[in-house]
Amino acid sequence: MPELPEVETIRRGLEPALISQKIISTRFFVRKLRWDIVASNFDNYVNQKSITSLSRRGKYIIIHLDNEAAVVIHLGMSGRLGLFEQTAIVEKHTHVIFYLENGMELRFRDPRRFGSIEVAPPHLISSYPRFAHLGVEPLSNNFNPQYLKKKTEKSDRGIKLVIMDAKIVVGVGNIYANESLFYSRIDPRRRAKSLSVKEIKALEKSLKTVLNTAIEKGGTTLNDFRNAYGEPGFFQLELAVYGRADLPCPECGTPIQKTVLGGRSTFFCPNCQN
DNA sequence: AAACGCGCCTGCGGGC
DNA sequence: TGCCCGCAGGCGCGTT
Repeated sequence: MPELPEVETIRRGLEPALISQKIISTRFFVRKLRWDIVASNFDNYVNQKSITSLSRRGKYIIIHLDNEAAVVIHLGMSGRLGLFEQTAIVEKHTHVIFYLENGMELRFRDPRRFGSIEVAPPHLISSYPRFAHLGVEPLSNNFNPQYLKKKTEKSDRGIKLVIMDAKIVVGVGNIYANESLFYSRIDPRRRAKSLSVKEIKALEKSLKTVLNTAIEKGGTTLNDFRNAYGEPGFFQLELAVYGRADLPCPECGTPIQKTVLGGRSTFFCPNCQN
């Protein structure tokens, strides 16, 4: 379940190893993940090109090439992107392999196949259609109390659904939505427009803190998250409420309550959050 | 227009 | 033992 911190962890891990590497060829084991894989795009714009940098937009990883084209990858629920030696066993559900000039292989594996892999042709990444509707980056200055106030003040939706809405702010999945609402002491069931200015400021701040801390810890490994080198993250050790139904609140000891919002498990302290 | 609900997909854990 | 069921959930899209 890679959210922004996990995607950023993978990006940071891969970038130093991939910069200036040439992609010799690309092999596909499936024709479609979330969306169709257009093999001709890889022939035309990816193979025989060198990697210049890796960036991230929301939960997408972008591999930039020296012809100004880019490979856009989403890890979905269970996607992994990693570097392997040629001799390493190709694990089940490996869908794409990039063969690099130095003999290493960049492999994309995704059991649940919610992920995607597409090519933005040269110079088109700035107008990439899948990014068109995306909201602001939560760790940027564009995500600030004024912005969040504007997006919440007229909304009847629950606040948790609002901060998980990629059209408003990207990268926030279920784990970090739960955690940031805990630290800002806001009940996730509250209607967005009921938040005070003080609460909006607290939420903006706690979301940034939670995401930054999770990046520092190398992400959250619940079941299967691994970085580019197969190593787990450690932020799960610091989760205050997520997955902790009936366990004591780290602040006050009250049992953490579980409910469902928008079809997703929601955890909160009924004493601290109101 | 905003809000909500569904389907996609596989692995895993619990219950019997 | 082995099977079935429910859950995990980001995203686009259809419906209300």
